[in-house]
Amino acid sequence: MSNLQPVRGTHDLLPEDRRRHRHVEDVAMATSGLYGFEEMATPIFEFTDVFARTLGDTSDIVTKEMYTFETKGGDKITLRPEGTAGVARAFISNGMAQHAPIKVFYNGPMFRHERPQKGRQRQFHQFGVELIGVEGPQADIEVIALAHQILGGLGLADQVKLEINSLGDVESRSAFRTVLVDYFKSYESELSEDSRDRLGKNPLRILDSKNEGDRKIIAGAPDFAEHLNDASKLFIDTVQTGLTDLHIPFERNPNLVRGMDYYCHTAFEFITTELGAQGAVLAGGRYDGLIGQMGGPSTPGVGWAAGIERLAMLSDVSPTRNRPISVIPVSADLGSKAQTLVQDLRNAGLFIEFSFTGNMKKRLKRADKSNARAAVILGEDELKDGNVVLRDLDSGEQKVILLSDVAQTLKSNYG
RNA sequence: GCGGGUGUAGCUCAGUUGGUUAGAGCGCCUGAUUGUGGUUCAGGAGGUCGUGGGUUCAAUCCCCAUCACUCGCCCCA
Repeated sequence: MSNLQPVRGTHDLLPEDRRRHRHVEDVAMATSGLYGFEEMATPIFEFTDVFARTLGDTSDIVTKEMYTFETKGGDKITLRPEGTAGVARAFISNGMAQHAPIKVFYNGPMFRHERPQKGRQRQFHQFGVELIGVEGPQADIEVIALAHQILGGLGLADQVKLEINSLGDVESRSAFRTVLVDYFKSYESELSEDSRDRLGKNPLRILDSKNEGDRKIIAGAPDFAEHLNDASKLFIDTVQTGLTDLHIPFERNPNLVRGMDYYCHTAFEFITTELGAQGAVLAGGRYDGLIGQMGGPSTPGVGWAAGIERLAMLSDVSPTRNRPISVIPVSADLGSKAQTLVQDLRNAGLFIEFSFTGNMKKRLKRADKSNARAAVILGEDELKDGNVVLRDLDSGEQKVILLSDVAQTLKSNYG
């Protein structure tokens, strides 16, 4: 073993880090439950086609960021770079259309071969929701309301800002695309190299270029909102009205577009300025064409995904470990007696740490380190009369109680 | 994939204009207190100075490469 570093872009989550992630997940899951979403899980890898066909030939994710390999059986496999494609595939594979609409959430690791940065790892974790089978804008409002409530539950309401935009339906988008290409063509020589490249592949993406020269040209570009057809216009207006009615603040950002091809109508992002270049903490949109395009029954859908790492970094909350009660035998030959007591107390539903080694001083010190609330001390002198010492570690007060009363006393004092 | 910065103890960081035993705070261990923690005091352990190569009598320090982290671009959660 020559290298004990973890693979680039991967990290160990030690208990403290994991606790922070877990808190984010707990809030997200509990809140999703209130909205009637249920957890599901799909495999961490899929056939490469599942992602390659759905994310779009021009997306960076497909063209350069996927972990793809061939199995011994010759199958082309990819570690999932995002969650929606897998859920859509599962929707089709399991004939879930008959149960539509379905409301699910997922939670787990995703993989993208990008250059690591703060808030951007190669293995990272996403929590996401999908609402599949509802055509109307109420579904969009519902998933955004859920996102808003989760972020609020994490205490991040003031640190993030919601931006939304409409990508229109297929008709609107292709019409706008023509208009947009015409416009940018007339400035082609002044565009950045990246944007010139996008002109042929995905001209909408030019709109969110950060290049300064591009920005000037974009400022004069045609506005998608003015090129939406009536149906698309009504759709996004309804979403906006709904958000306003629910007192969810948002801003329309005409330059908000999506990296993945399957989005239409509503696109939204909750963004922050506190994570440097990694501004998006939760983002999603509507993907009516996706399931049909994968070969399933034409089914609309809307959803989003949130980066657990980014949310955890943003959140000030550092949840503390539960506080145990320590059981300490004074001498080694009381070990088995102590072990029995420990077992009884755990069976009674109490969080007990058994102090294995060391002298009294050491064991109490360790109990203190573990943030124990109390220590039950077993000593020969007290045991002769069937007693033990119960010491409260916050106050330092201790009293002698009957061994047979320990469980009940602990439950009433610390349960 | 492109450009900049950083890498010294478990953690946060000093330091060496190239020269004998590389320091601090926190943490850890031991003792004062062999049946009582959090405070205090005394002592102690812990370092391939990221890795590999080069220059030099001599490299933790200079040079090159490489790895990791980090900031920006890109992309996105």
